[in-house]
Amino acid sequence: MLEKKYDHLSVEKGVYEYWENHHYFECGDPSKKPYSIVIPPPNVTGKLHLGHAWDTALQDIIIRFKRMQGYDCLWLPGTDHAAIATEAKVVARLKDEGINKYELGREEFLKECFKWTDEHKDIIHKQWAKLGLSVDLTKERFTLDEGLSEAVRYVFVTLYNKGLIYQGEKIINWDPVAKTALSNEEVIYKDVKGAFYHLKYFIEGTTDYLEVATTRPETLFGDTAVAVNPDDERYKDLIGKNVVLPIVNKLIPIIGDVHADPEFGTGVVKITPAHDPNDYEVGLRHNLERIKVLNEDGTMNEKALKYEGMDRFACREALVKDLDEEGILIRVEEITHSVGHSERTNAMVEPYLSRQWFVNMKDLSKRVVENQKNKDTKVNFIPPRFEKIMNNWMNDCHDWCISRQLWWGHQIPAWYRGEEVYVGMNAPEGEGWHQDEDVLDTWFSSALWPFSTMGWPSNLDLYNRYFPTNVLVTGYDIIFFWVCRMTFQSLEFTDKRPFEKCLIHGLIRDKEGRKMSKSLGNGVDPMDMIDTYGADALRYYLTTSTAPGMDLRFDEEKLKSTWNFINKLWNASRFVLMNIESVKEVKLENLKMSDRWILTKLEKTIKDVTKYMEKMEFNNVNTVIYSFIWNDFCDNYIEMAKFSIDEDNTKSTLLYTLTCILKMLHPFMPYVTNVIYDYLPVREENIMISSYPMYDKKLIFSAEEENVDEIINFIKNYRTTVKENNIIGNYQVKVNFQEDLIIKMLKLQDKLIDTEEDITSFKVSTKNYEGIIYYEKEITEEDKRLQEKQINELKASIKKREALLNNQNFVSKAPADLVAKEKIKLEDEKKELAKLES
RNA sequence: GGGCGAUUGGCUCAGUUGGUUAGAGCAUCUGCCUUACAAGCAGAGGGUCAUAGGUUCGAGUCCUAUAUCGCCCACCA
Repeated sequence: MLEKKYDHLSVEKGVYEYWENHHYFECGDPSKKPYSIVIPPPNVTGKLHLGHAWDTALQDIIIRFKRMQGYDCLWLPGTDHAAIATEAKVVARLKDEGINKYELGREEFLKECFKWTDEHKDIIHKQWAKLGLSVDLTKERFTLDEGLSEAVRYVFVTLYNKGLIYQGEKIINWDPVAKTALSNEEVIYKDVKGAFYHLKYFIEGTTDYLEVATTRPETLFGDTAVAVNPDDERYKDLIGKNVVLPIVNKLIPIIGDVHADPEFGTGVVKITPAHDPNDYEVGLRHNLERIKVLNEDGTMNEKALKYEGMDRFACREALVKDLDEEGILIRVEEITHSVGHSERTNAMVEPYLSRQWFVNMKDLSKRVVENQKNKDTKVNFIPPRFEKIMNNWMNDCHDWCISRQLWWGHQIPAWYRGEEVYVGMNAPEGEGWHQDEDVLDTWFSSALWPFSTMGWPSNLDLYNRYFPTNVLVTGYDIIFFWVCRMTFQSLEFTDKRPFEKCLIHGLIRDKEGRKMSKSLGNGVDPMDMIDTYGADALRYYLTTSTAPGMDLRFDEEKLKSTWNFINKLWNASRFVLMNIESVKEVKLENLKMSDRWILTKLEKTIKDVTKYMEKMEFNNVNTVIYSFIWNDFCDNYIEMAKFSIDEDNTKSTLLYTLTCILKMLHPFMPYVTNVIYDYLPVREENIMISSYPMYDKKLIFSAEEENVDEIINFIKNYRTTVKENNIIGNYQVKVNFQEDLIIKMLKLQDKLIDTEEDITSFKVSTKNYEGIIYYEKEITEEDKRLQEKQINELKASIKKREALLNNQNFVSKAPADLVAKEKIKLEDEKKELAKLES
């Protein structure tokens, strides 16, 4: 028998191991239809946070649901090496030990990274287990596994041979702390306080000058021109002349280019082609020299003359001071502007001219947009609005910079010998080749995840059975990083979408709506929440509290009330189990009205829950199942069942209903449902491999449903009347019915009389049931008001309905069944009113 | 500048082809230790659904503006 109190700690103990030992998580039954999900691989950088708990709980719910529906389910787990993020962590750890990455050397450093990875994989495994995730660990993958690395090389080489991967010197985003290139998506723009430095660029041979405003004066060493708009009347005559570059004292040309906006600032722009993407374009148009003035670590190089070796910001300060002393600085205008920061190191990124590898996105992205027009092959977003986000990005995405100046990752499969370049799966034959030192953007391997994890391209057993996957679950914040890229790589290499559906959830915020972050210290550790409330409560709360795609404000109070809900389930189960020990077989025979009522409600619930499960609208599942369990089953049916608890029909109905409830809740709260299920006298082997409840039309009893609904309504009216009129102690009741259920529920047995009394009375009525309460009491004005209330409400409702039914437009245009319903309702209300007024 | 989302009782949120009296949890008030559950039971109060128009027999839901908050993208010399 169940313990008296629901204790999540003891309930959740040992269950996961039981499932694992019985291999319930493993896929591979060829007699069933396949269903697959790949986990978004968490980075091996740290512990899982609440966002992971949410994301993975959603997937577990889907996969457990499908497993119970009889699918052969593969939920493929794994982790991501997370190139820059992990490297930064390992570098920091080594630094604490006084070790420098470069002194350690590449080989030893990678060993450290693998060590780090193993430690964190271990943490992640424990956390998955604690969350109760039914991942198939026999299929686990890591992005640096040999198979996945082979896929990465294959894709790189193939795209290179198609001309879709190329090496080029372009302005990229440079992270001077990590000393690597970044993609546009890894740059976060933040508003920071800065300044416009207005400088004098003297026109050659004159004392006239052009006023140039810049936010980055230290780049002036790389200036190779000054641009004005060719249509700008103020300056057009100066085009072709030269200005003197301050400090450097060399001549650079004044050019006319549309990039200079006459409306902006002074209308004069200094052109630094090696340090600004727009200037780079201007430089190409005017064939300007590209002078780099920065080193990889953000210090100034020899072009900065006496400032060489200074950090870019120290240089800025010193330079501005010198410019001021020389009378070059006109003024400093303080402004707030948006500056790119590295997503990982938070360093201000520097637009930097550099030779890198790129993916040409033009045709790859176009194919995604085209594919989305085909309803049979598109990725179906839930909710659908996120499709637009993907399409917009795909429509104007720039070439993807994929090389990173890091060590942790997939080394680029390109080899050099003098001027020769070889790109291939393996090192070329012959002497003197050396491999490209750089590694690939971590998202390059993640983009292949749905198929590379299934053995593609060389071992296709899993791939043939489980790809494309059925659904991907992820947050809207990584649609660009990941969803888009998986989609284009999948279309390119498999000719299929990577997943049929893409369920998008939002971000977890704190109670005040702020993002959870380390700096704010408002983060919540999901493992702490599991310790306090249990994994079942956490999972249910996270997955049912918002509509798809919406953010979630984490509120511990709500988690607590979810725990209460599970406690309610626990206690209801205890009641059922205490009374059905003798049941050997569920026989839904000789059913009473109340049995038929709850079975009807149950079947309707099964129908709705299944519908919402299929649509992945778990908040709606909650609405339906919560009220069924708490209101219909606990508050009403169990109370009614107490009057016939020794009858077989009642026992069977209780058992059948509880069984269905447990099964429907199992995907959400696997532990507690597993534990309770094991106590049922009639059951399948284990709840997680049991069959999901099926809607059964034979158990719909509309007449009984309607009748008991009315009985419940009558009971409620009666209680309200007694309560509001402060009817206490002894009193008599005359009723117009012989309905046992009402009499027992309201404990009227000793109060019933047949005759009318000549004392104060209170009427309670519904369509078919009427009761008169006789209770000697002085009627105050307040009491009169309360007595009138129900009648007045009814009258108002009748009046409104009559008006509606007298409206010819409504009667002729509204659907017939609705009009009929309104008519019935009106008649019922009139009957009720007649009783009250008689 | 472009796009998206939100605005519903004190708080957090549902409300999916437009259709009875707009729901829930928490909070509040009243009365109950009724042997499944006081982490509970039985009741009650509380919303002109951001604003203004429009479509419709009928609008929280659809359309058009506006306001406030938030997010994404682009630009920012």
